Amino acid sequence: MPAMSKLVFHRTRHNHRRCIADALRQADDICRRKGIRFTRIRRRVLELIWAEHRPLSAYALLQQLRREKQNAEPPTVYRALDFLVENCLVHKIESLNAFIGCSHPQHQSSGRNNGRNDGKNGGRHIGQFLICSDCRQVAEISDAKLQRVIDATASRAGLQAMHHTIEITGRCSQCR
Amino acid sequence: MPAMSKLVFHRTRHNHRRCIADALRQADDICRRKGIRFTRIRRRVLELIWAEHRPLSAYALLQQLRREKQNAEPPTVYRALDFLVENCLVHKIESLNAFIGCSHPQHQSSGRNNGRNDGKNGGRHIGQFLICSDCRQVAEISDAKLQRVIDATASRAGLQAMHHTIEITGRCSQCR
DNA sequence: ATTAAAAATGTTATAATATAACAAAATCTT
DNA sequence: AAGATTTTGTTATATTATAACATTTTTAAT
Repeated sequence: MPAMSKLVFHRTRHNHRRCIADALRQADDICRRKGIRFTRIRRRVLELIWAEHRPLSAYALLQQLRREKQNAEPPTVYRALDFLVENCLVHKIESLNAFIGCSHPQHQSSGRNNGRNDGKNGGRHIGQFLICSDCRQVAEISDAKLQRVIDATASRAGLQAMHHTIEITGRCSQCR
Repeated sequence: MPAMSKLVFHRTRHNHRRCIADALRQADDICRRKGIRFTRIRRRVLELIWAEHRPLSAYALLQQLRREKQNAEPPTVYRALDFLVENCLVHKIESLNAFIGCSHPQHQSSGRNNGRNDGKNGGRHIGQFLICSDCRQVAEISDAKLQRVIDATASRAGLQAMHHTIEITGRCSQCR
């Protein structure tokens, strides 16, 4: 089913400028609606993250940021990242220690958190990531069945799941 | 189904000495069978890992190791960990940057790797982890259905999965 | 047994990732 | 405008991980 993979991994050529703009506009909306402050730095960090379509390390971001903001330091970036991750505009890929823009930030701000709240986005991190070890592209999916099976597995073991890290690494169809 | 959770998360009191001894004996067997060298350092690091039932950071291990081996340095520990992880005697919990003993190392040495081999344990990491954020206990499971759904999800997206990181965090039944 | 090759360990240095702590500035509330 | 809160600046340092090369130990071949 090769057609499917195009929906998941980005093609090499796509309207990238638009893709960045969309992400920023969505972020603007979400922050306005939530009444949280989408400051210059935070917005710029998100923009830099979207400019790449690959996960970026915090220090790679810092290097970018410093081109326009000489006094940027690690806390500058990490604070922005904390904000973005907390508000599900960015995800951390744990197996790479790197960050990537959230592909469906709208999902997060809706009612998906079951009323729980421990300061970590309602305790819910719904991202699931497919990582190509060749081209380093990452696809974020949100597979309902996978989610259900994960929840069921956790609950069968007596664990009230609050968060999950699902990262599948391999080779994408384009790289094979 | 509270009985089930006892099978997954360890009870506070269990025969821990035996549990360490079992793990070491299994490791001995596996290494002998594979014809790989289970040296003093490697064995001792594995023992230290099993001595805790919680994930340990590399530097926590180093501190332990130094009590008996003053010249131990980070590479000492990281090399042992590389070996142990590569041979599936230990897993790294990516979301914690910490290491824990593999609960079913025998599974790995069997035919599960489909003949592939990229130096990373046949390309296959089958562990799935349940992490209690309260007591820091980690349960390793190996849920066949979850594995199937993960594989199916990846392959639907055109990804030939080689490795996965599945870490579910929440509160275990004892901590609730 | 001797020796060359390979693997493991020792050792020093440094890279990469992340946070603590406190001061200053900006923004929100009243 | 004043006080409270949040964000940012700044310096320092903690934590995690690897590079590079020397030495020792083990293996395998002769």
